[in-house]
Amino acid sequence: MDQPTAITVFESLASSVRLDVFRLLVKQGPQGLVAGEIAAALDLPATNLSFHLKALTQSGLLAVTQEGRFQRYRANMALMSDLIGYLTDECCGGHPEACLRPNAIPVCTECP
Amino acid sequence: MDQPTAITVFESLASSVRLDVFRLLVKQGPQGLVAGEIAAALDLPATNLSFHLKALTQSGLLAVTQEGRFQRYRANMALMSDLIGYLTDECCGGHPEACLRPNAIPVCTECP
DNA sequence: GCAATGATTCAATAATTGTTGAATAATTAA
DNA sequence: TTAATTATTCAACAATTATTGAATCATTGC
Repeated sequence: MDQPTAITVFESLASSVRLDVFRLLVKQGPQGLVAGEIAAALDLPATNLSFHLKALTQSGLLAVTQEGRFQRYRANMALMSDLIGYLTDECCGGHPEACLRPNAIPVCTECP
Repeated sequence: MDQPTAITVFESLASSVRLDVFRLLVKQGPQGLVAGEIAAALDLPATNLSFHLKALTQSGLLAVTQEGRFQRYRANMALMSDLIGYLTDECCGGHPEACLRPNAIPVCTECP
């Protein structure tokens, strides 16, 4: 993870619409949702949702695949994991061993 | 962690200056740094750094204490941990047990 | 082929954010 | 108390971001 990537990811998450979308897709797991389902779940105009889906996809937080005339979106858990690693890099003066176990945070590896 | 808090934290991290400051303080550990040391380390004008320190402090990502005429800043690792929990909430359709171990991410608990 | 559906792009506008130098406030040292 | 040091606030400007309706593109069903 490099700095520009981390910044675009944080920008992606710094909007209530995008944060709601991302968390909805995290909850949804590998199955994801098509754009219309997201719009219905969050009660958003298609045009505005599309704007935010584009930002999330360009940052890499969402992956999109076409299914006929539908677009299916999935959360990229691996990128989220990398991002957390970037934040905690060299935590506590380069001695992360000292603080590994107690609050370990689960991140799903099965999600695409 | 509620949504408005999460958004201000992500906004805090979505700037190259603030991200550099936060990561510098994560590396520094519980000792932290005073404002002038941060300015020197990152080669920033005091006025601009002050602007960003204020944003980071208001979001809760940094804690500040006065030491004479110095202001000492420290990273709030607990808030970072909460934030990650908020993102991964109900991961994979409410079955996080399925994906707990392999990629557990260390987060320091000794940092203030 | 033609109409309907799902989704994105475009243009216009409103609102927010980042940077800088000058001024100010607070603390320490002489 | 005066001067120096540390840091913040202020005002001005530049740049970026979010939202909306209308228009467009792609796919499916008749």
